[in-house]
Formats: sequence, structure tokens, C-alpha cells
Amino acid sequence: MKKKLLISDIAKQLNVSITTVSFILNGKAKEKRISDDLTERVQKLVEEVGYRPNQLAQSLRTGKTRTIGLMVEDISNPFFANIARLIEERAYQEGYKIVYCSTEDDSDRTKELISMFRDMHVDGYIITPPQGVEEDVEKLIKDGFPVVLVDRQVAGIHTHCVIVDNLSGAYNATAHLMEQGYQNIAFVTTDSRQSQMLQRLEGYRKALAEKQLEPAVLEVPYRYDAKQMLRKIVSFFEETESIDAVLFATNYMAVRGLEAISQFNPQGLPANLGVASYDDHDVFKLLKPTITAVAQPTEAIANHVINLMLHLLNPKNKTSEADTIVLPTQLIIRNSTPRKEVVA
Amino acid sequence: MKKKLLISDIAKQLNVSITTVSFILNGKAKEKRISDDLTERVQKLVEEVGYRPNQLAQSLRTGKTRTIGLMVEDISNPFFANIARLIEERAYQEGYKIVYCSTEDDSDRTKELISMFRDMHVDGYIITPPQGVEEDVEKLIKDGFPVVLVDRQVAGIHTHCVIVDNLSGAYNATAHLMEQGYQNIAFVTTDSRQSQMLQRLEGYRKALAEKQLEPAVLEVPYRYDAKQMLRKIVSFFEETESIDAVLFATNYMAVRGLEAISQFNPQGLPANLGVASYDDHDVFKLLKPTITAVAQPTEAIANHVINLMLHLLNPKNKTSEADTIVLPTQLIIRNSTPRKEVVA
DNA sequence: TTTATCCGCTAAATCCTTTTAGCAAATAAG
DNA sequence: CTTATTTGCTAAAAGGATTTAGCGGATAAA
Repeated sequence: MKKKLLISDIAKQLNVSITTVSFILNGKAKEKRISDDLTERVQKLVEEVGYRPNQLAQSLRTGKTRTIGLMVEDISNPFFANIARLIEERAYQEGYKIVYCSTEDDSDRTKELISMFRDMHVDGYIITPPQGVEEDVEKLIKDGFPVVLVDRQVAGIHTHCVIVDNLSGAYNATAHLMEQGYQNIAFVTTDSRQSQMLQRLEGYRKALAEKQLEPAVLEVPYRYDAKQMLRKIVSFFEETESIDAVLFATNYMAVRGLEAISQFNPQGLPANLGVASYDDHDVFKLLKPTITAVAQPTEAIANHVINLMLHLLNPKNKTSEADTIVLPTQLIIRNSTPRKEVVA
Repeated sequence: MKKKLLISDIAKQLNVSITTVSFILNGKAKEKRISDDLTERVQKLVEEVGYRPNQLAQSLRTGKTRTIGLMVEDISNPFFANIARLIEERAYQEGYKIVYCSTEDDSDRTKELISMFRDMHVDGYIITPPQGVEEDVEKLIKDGFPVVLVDRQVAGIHTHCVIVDNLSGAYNATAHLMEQGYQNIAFVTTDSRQSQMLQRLEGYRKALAEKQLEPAVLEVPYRYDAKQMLRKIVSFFEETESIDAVLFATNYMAVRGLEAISQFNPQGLPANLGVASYDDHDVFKLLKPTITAVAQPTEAIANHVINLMLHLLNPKNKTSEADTIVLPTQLIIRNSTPRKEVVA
């Protein structure tokens, strides 16, 4: 295990000062009027011996770690996993590392994680905020850290934010089901008061109201595990028999819900049932009845988020106004009829 | 933005030396014979003012970051996302952070990531290694870093390793299909030479050989995207019409493959086709024909990995022999008949 | 009485950079 | 011929902790 090279080793080799080497390595050769000749010799040696500055020492001195903290609700949820993956990709290209973790939508846990990230000296924060962390996040902002919220907004936090048009998404999905002739459309959602969930509910209600149809909403407690959720959905369907179509508020609820439904029909899902889901899923196209889905623009979300963050991290940019980016969803219609895709 | 507290602030407040405070905070009060009285006063003040040591300074001095680098093939793959999630959970409990990233099974990328992790001074490495990184990983080991491999082995790397019994898993799935009466069982896999894939292939071949059945293997190039993969599978089925059952080597190939199959049957998947998949998937139970799956013990994998890593990170433990842990899979049989689960 | 040991704590070195302030020699300006 | 300015580089401080080596006085052992 050969011992790590130090900047002093480089300096000694070339009979120059540490300062000079540091300037050159940090691209300040010109600014500090180091001769081109010396600049080259230093760069050549550094290259040859493979010297790499100690990042801890660098960070200690500069206060920057070139690390971004990413807190999603659940990294094992494909929606977040995909976004994380795309953000990570871009971040690495720009010389940033990503540290991520799952909040589980728990405010205490989230507070702890924020504090952990502070301890780690991350340069910026990307967060899908649960309720109840307003103060902690506002504190981050007040302390001058770049903060970008994703997927949901929280009243009381005034910062940059990337979300999708949940209301229209749910509205369009519901409208589509109505166009197909369904009259008793249920909405299965969670009981959490996350903004994106409330907006989806509103979109559903709005579409029904326009046709004077009655809403039928099931709120499954957020903390329910797969089994409990399944049971809850089963009994909901038992109680409200007239239902002929369902809109699920998330893809994992759709999966669980379809499982519940199939318990009625050992032969499989009833072909006459109308099913739509907020958030698409790889396997929806395999199911019968095929499932219409509100696809979220994960790539666009990730791109906007990381662009915003990189912009904020660049000291050259003045701190711009907090702006909210709302991205459109796409309704992916999967009927027996030829499939079309329509921008919502 | 109140300025950060320093250890010197604490020391000054109590008229003691920085050293003393440091000893107390690091649990060396007894060892260094600091009086109980002073120890308490220091702890009380630290608590009151909320002092937290600067981790960068700590790490610079100690050389430890309490960070573990986790490199999986693809964090957006549910199998890895789940493992990552579980590992993260335990790591946080033990005061370790996890930094993770996706190798995409690309050796150059992986080498870069290893080098990045070194620069970050992570304390340990958890890796799903692609081919071609033997030297780099061996170097890590030689330099004294704890390294644990997951999901696959690579010849030439001699270190701790947690894998599953791929051969038996594939063997059991194939045997099950044969018991159901299927005679022409295809195996759809990737062309990558990853150890776990080769073992699955071997399990499949072994089962067929015992009954003198002919194998029919399709290797889809690893770099193919969803569309290309689909096309490849479609043409395979067209060419080999006699096939009456398929074993897919991964769950994402299964999803793609089922899509391909359903292109023949606009009504849905043919009910008489036998389908099994290595790696289970949330939605398999919704499909017709239901899909028998080789479930991997994600929780056990994650637990073994993190336990091993924590053990290695503990300086009290002598460096133990490199050992390979092989975990059993579970064959989840989903037939029209009542579902049973059998340990493989 | 002398020597050794223990007690309770601390000064200073160390980890490895970046950055501020400035020096000595050479050139330009007055 | 002074006095500024520029040039090319550097010494030393700073960043915030951990850790080694040790100090002066009190007690115990010989």
C-alpha cells in the first residue's frame, strides 16, 4: 500500500512552493501570473505520478464538498428510482456526487436526514418533502443552501420546486373513463395530505362534477402494508357494488387494487371493468383489461431539477426568485382499440 | 445564519482545554481519567448549545468518514433498489452513511466510480462487480479496504461475497415446468457472462439433461434497449414454434418477453403457455397464465452484506478469511391450482 | 528521604489543503 | 535617478478536529 502523494511532494520534486502548485491545480495560473513553463511542468508531473488532492482537506478548507443530498420518499419506488438515476447521471457529469436516502414520508426521519446532510456538508438539497418539515427546510434556505423541492409542494416553504400538473392528469384520466361510458368511477388514494395527492383528488372530482356524477373515494391509510391495503380495497369493492371503473392514485395502489379485484374473479380481471392509474408501470400493458395510465415525465422532472440545482450551485448566478415549474403529464390510453397517446 | 460552534468554544466556556473536550466527546473520559464531574459538565453544555463536531475536520484527522460506497448494477432495478434500501436502513442505524451509484455493468464506469469513492474516502465498498474490474478491486483489498461483493462472483477477486444459489433456483424452476408436462422449454437470458447468469443457464441445462430434453436458449445482447429486446424475443418465438414453456433469466426479461408473446395473441397471453421467471415481481400474480417465480431472498442478502461489512469495519475484529455466503432461493409456484410455496 | 506511581489535565503536533498578504527583482513612468 | 508598477513566486495562516507526549503536584512504596 504505497502511501498517498501530497501536494508537498509535488512541490518538493520541482523545487517550488506548495502555494504555486495549488494555484496551478486550481486553474489560477494565469490569474496569479505563474509562467507557462512552470505551469506545464507541474501539470506534467501531477499527471505522471497520478497525484490527486485530498478531498477532505480541500473541503475542510473551502467549505464545499461537491455533493448534493437527494431525499426521496422511497428509493425502491420505480418513479423515484428512475428520477434518482437520471439526476445521479447528470450530477456525476458535472463533477458532483449524489448522496441519497428515503424519507418514508416521515417528518422526524426527514429532519434527522436533513441534519445528517448538514453534518456531511452537502452543497445542496433536493427533497420530496413530507408534511411537518417546513421549519427545517426554511432554515436551510435562510442559511443560504440551495434547496429544490420535487414532486410535491408544501405550504410554508418558499423555494424552487418541480412538480407535475396533477390536477389535469387526474382530470384527463377520469374524463377518459367517462368518455368510455363508465358512470360509477371510484378513486382509490391514500389518506396522506401530500399536495400531489390532493390535486389528483381534485382533478377527479372536477371531471365528475362536470357530468353531475357522484364521487366514490377510498382513502387507504399510508402506513398500511401490502396485505392491509389489499384487504381495505377488497372490502371497499364489496360495499360499493355499483362501481364500474376505478382510477388509482398511484401505481403501487393500482397493483394492489388489481390484486384485490382479481380475488372476485378467479378467472382473472373482469374485462368490462374500466381501470386507470396515475403513474404508469412497465407491466400495465400486459394486463387485461389494459390499463390507461397518467404517465409522469420522469426525464423532464429529473432534468429540470438538476438544472435548477446546478444553476443555484454556481456562484456566478445571482440567487434568482423561487419559481415553481409545472410539467404536463401524458395520458396513455390503452384500449382494445388501437392505442393512441395524447398529451394532457 | 448563526456561525457554527467549534470545539474551542466549548472549551473556552468551561475553561478547559480543547483536548479534554475532545476526549470526553470521543468516549475516552474514563480511559484518560477525566473526572466524572467535568465529564458531565462538558456533556451538558454540548447538549445545551447543540454543538456538533465538524465531520470534515474529524475525517481529515482520523482518515475515517463513516461512509460506505455501494455500487449496484442499476439502482432503478427493483431487485437492487430493495437491497439498497435495506442496506441503507441498517447502515444509518449504525451511524454509517451510504453513497450509492449504478455501474450499468460497465467496467470503465465502475473503475471511475471506484476511484471516485477512493477520493471520497469511503470506509468500505459493497460492489456488484462487472467483468474487467478484477485489478481495481484487488487493489482495494490489498490497500486494506473492506470489500464485499454481492449478487455475483468474479474469478480473480478473492474477498467476501454474498450470492444466491442460482443453479438450484433455475434447476427447480425448470423441473417444475417439466413436472407440469411441458416438453419444449426455452430459456431466455442475456449474453453477458456474469456468473449468476451462467449459473442459471447451467441449472436450466441440468434439469433438461436429466430428462433428455433439448435446450433452446436465446441470448439477448445486454445493451439492447426495451424495443430491441422485444423484437429479438418475438423473432425467436417465430423461429422456434414448438416451444410450450419459457423460463426467463431475469424479471425484466420476463416482462419484455410476455409483451412479445402477447403480440401473437391480441386476446392476451395464451393460457396454455408455461411461464417461469428468475426473480419475482409484484405483478406476476396478476397475469394469466400466472407466472411461477424464483424469488430471491433480498432481505437475507441485504442483512448478510451489511453484517459482513459492519464486521469488517470494526477494528476490533481480526481480518477474517474471505468467505462466500450462498443463500437459497424460493420457488413460488403460481398455478390455477391453489398456490403453494416451496423452499428450494 | 528518595524514588516511583498516579492523577487530572493540556500544549503542541498533525491531518492536507486553500488563500491572504507580501517579497525581491525587473521594468516602466515621471 | 527616483518612484511606481509589474512579474513570478512564496511564507504563513486558516480550516476544525484528534492524538501524542508530558507536566506538576500528591500519594505510595522502598
